Amino acid sequence: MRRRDRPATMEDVAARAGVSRALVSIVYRDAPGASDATRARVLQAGADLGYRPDHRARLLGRQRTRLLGVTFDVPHSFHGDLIEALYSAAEPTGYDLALSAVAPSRDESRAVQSLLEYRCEALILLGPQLRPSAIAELGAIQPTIVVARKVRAAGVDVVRTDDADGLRQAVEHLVRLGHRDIVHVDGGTAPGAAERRAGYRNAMRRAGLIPRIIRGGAGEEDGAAAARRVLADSAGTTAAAVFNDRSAMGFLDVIRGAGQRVPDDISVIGYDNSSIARMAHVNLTTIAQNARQLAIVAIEQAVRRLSGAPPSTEKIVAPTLMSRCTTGAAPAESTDLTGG
Amino acid sequence: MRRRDRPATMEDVAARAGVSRALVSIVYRDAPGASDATRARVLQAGADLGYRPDHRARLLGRQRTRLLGVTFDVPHSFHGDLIEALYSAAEPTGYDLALSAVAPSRDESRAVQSLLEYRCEALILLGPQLRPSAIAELGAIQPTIVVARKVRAAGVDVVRTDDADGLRQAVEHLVRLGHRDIVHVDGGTAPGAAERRAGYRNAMRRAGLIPRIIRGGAGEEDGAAAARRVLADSAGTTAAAVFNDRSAMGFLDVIRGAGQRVPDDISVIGYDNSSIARMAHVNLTTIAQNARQLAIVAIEQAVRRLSGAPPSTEKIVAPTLMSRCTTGAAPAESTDLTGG
DNA sequence: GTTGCGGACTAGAGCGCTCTAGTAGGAACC
DNA sequence: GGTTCCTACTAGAGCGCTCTAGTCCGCAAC
Repeated sequence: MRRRDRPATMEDVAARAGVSRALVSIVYRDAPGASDATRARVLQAGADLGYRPDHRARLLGRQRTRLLGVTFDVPHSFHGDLIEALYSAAEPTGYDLALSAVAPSRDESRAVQSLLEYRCEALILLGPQLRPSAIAELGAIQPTIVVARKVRAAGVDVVRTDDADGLRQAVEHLVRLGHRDIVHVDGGTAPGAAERRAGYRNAMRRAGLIPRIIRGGAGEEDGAAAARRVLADSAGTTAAAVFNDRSAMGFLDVIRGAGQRVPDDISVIGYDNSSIARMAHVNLTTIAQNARQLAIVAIEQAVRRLSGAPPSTEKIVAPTLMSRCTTGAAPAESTDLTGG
Repeated sequence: MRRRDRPATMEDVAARAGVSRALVSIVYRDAPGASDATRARVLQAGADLGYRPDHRARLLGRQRTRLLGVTFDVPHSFHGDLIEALYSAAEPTGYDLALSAVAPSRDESRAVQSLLEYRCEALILLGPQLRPSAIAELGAIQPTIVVARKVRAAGVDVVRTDDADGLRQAVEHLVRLGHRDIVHVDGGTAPGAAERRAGYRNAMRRAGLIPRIIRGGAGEEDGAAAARRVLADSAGTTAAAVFNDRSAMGFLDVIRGAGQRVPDDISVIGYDNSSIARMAHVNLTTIAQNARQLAIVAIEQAVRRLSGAPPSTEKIVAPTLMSRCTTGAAPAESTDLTGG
């Protein structure tokens, strides 16, 4: 159906429909200025030729690209949820998304570079690992939204989960179940670990309980090591709020290996609502980041910035407790023995 | 540093360096035709102005975009590995990658549409769910490479894992460990299940053993149900090759819950080498798809097609056995009792 | 009959590049 | 001194759109 072997252009469609190129443009942009009859005729001509507007030319011709650039880390499954949510959040705003993956062979600054070369109007960085100074530099050039990472960088918007609140929810959930001797296996120096520690500490104090933090980390081995320490040192412990799901998995494994039942003898709660936590035979109670809400707020911020508003203060989204099978009522005798 | 509030253009750089726009283009394209001194002067001028070539205009001006469009499914972690591998495979060929995500709110044909609008020269579809006829239609318009899915569609290249060989490797591994009573928990109607079944059957026959297939599926519950059936009906079973890791996890859970030790009493092998399988306390022996090789072959096919070659026959990449802790020597007595 | 107006449509100048064709000027050769 | 060749550079025509500033025409108002 096509004249040359190159794809049909607007010119071709115009010729076939017997109108000017500008009119074809009007029709394909759904802009006012064409009669219904002509509109139909043009669209028919386009369909006959297999015409597909050229996105590059469209972006070039337009004074604004209406493109939001998103960097994401490819193996990070939560970024998948975020991207999905970003698509639906961007839809009604008239902005389009351009994705740029970060991978071992393609570092973050390269990914960002590529988005800038496409003249994205704003940058949305998912859990960026860039130095704060590099992020601030980007913020100076373009509206920049950092999602899911706490960064102190001037001129940059931050949208993240309220990690402290996540641990508050975890602790309150356990307290509600009658637990009093609740430890926190922390994330060491991992991103977010400090906030989670603080959230745990505050929630424990508010409940009149004594906080006890065990050094952990982001991996299973960290959780496993912490569990061994708990088994050895703190016999009264009836519940653990662990830094993340991976660590919680290691923790659970050691606890069960030692003959303790979960949740009868000890309750465990993770963080992330990862695919592992959701597995039927794992069924880990955990704290879920709210991808949908994070995405909505991130797009909102981007649009706000593009309409001239200055960067706002950090936007914080509350996470949600996913109550599953690794938490249950505190064992009766333990509450008696350790209580007070 | 910039003149107007729009980003600097080639024109601006040319003016500042005191040369023509064409010369700046030559320098930024690393094309021959500029002296070293001028080159340096132009680059300096560009740096002063914070110049960044406009990718849209660059693509438009060029007769070829040198862009390979990739669709991927966002929550699918294996697609992450593939994307990473595609980036490194594409690097040396001079082609660039354009990503388009498939998500619940953005279906596959929409993702493809967007790639075509960017005038990608070839399409690389990761595990597409499109109907074969739709894929064939794409193949008629553009060179199209389907990765990680067995599709019969004329004019389309297919690059996929040799699933039958995966099960052959699994069976041979188990046979080498002395197992004779090896069941296969299959994937039912899931993609790839038929090949894996056939691979299992052939490998068993070649080893002089009797194949025994238990209906399974792609989820944990399927594996769990299959395990219950094995425990009830086939006491002699010493090993199971399971359709995928998820199903294997459910299988393991039930087996262990019934007091059987893994791998002492029964060996289990999964498929996918998913992140769950890699977890330290799981340590599931499994069959890994070779993302790096799949990517290399996919890019090769794309480049071949773009240099005018016709679609080739299906390219099949062998998977790799990841021997971990859920497989071990067959229990001695069982080999005696069931053997022969 | 003139004017005004609004809807339908067109002309043509960009957008920021690439790339072909061509020029200037110096060195080499006879 | 003329021709050839080469290197370094420039002019200018695209690429396929968008969008501003029109033109044209029919109709209503006066």
